[in-house]
Amino acid sequence: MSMGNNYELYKVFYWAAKTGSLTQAAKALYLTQPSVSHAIKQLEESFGVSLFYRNSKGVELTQEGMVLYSYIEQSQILITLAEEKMAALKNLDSGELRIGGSDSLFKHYVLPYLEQFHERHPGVKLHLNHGTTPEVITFLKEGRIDLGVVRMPIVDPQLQVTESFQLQDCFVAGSRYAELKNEVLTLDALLQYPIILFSRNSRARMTITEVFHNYGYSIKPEIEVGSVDLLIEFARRGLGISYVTREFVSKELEEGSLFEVSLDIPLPPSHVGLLTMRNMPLSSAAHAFIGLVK
Amino acid sequence: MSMGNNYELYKVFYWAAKTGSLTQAAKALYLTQPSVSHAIKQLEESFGVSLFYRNSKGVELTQEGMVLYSYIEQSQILITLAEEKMAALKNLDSGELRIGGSDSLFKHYVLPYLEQFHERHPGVKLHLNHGTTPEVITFLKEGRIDLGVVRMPIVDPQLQVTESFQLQDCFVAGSRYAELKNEVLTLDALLQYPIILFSRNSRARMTITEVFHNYGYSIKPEIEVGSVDLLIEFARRGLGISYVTREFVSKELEEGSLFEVSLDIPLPPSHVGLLTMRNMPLSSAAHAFIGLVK
DNA sequence: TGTTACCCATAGACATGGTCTATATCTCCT
DNA sequence: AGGAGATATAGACCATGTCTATGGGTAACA
Repeated sequence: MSMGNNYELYKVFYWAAKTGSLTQAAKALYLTQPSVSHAIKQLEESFGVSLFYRNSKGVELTQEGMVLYSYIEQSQILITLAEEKMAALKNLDSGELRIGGSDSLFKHYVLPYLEQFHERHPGVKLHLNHGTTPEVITFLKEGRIDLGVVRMPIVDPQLQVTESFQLQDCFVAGSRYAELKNEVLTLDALLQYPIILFSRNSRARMTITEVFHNYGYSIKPEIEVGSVDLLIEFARRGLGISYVTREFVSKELEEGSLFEVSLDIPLPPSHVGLLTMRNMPLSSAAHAFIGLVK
Repeated sequence: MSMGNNYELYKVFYWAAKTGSLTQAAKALYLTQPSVSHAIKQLEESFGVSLFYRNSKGVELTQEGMVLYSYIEQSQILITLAEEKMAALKNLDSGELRIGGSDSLFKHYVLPYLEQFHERHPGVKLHLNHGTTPEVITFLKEGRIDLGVVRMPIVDPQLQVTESFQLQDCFVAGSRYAELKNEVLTLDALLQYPIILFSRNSRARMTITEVFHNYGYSIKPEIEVGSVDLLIEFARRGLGISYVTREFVSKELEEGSLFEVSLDIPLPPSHVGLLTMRNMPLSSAAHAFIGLVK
């Protein structure tokens, strides 16, 4: 059964042995010499052996004391390392940040924040796990990521949602359809053109489908793709009109390789949110990252 | 500042992490659950990070908690091993006993006690360092042995002397001098025979020299030897009359290969004493051995 | 949808025991 | 002989670790 010493006594013993002096140990520990003397005595009495020889110069380990020290020294060093490591984690000189989300959000939305974060805390390792929104939620619940970056809305009582950014989806076309540049199309008119949409299970796809449905139309894509890059590329090559997040094609809109097709109805904005587990403590790194984004 | 956590908290953390439950940790440590809860909270606050996720089944380490645990686990295991080792030292299931003395005392006097001690405490390693009395005293003061076994008297304020046994030195001869068997010799008569003595620096030699001197004689050996075995062997072969400790030749006296030469004056007994350092704590093993001898 | 039975968190009271000051004792050194 | 510096001891105090009592949350089950 437990010999039940207060482990604090080992700290005192360690310093007394290390410095060879109760007085020095006391200084190192910000205690008084009698306190140290008392602590050592407690240890000796609990073990029933003497740990130190006392002489006029200080103290010296006995055989038994050396045996004890051989164990305790390592133990104390480990604790010191642990405390240093924890301080490093807190200061974000160390640790890791694990984010889940879609590739397109990483590329167009998360990346600038990540750069900033990495510059500020180069010791923190970054892990990006890409997946669909349900997958990201699963990752979160399994504890494999600290936070997720996904499109809103998300309704899940276990999750804490921080809406952080608004994106505007729109239809864009390339020079093949230049005649539409200054027009304002009705939905009916738009549907006369080949439409390129993201794959069926994406949130953007569901959103636009619902918009058309609300106005009594049904939108059926000519082409279906699985990445934002393809959505852009196909539109540039004139294969159709792509439904895409405006912020993700800002470069193409600027340089004129794509233009936005105006509609006579407003398209709903979409929101990007940061997902974390509700009622679960955040790692320092995740906390700092969220603070950065907000 | 001081990250100065009470190391006792790490013990609590260790058990909480190990059992995955504050309640279980409390039972293991003979504490109540609120105490453990409080201890963990202290650690978390001191580090500024969360160490556990709390759920309805118990607790689970966070990333930061796992990092801390990776250090603390080893540390705690070492402390446990240290406590077990110290208990073993105390119980004499372990440790060592270092004795200094002369070969003859080891062989004829210490050995039976050592056998008994070893039988009772087989885990204790035995170290025998042989040397002359001054060497033994030096060993003691240098801390190379726990106790010395030497002839009395010893006067040294640093040493603690425990007289433990009385030996009687005497003159013995072999069959070559059978005519002396039933005689009682005067010192003068004895000196007509060749005498064999131990080497000049031995205590026995000094003692007998002084005895003869007190009676107005001077004893000069024919042969001088460096071991008790040779003293005995030479006497048996009739090379002279040996001055030897009676207890060391009890076998030869019994079997008749040697007989004691009676003198008309009493020879002073010599005393064997156990030497330890005064004002220095004894190891458990040394303490037990001295108790055995007394 | 109660009920039960586990968890952990919190609040507040209490007493243990760790720490302090003051002093004694010892040894070494000058 | 005296001073410097080490550890040991005694006794007082109060910080803090521990307890009891209680609250809230979740999972399992009827």
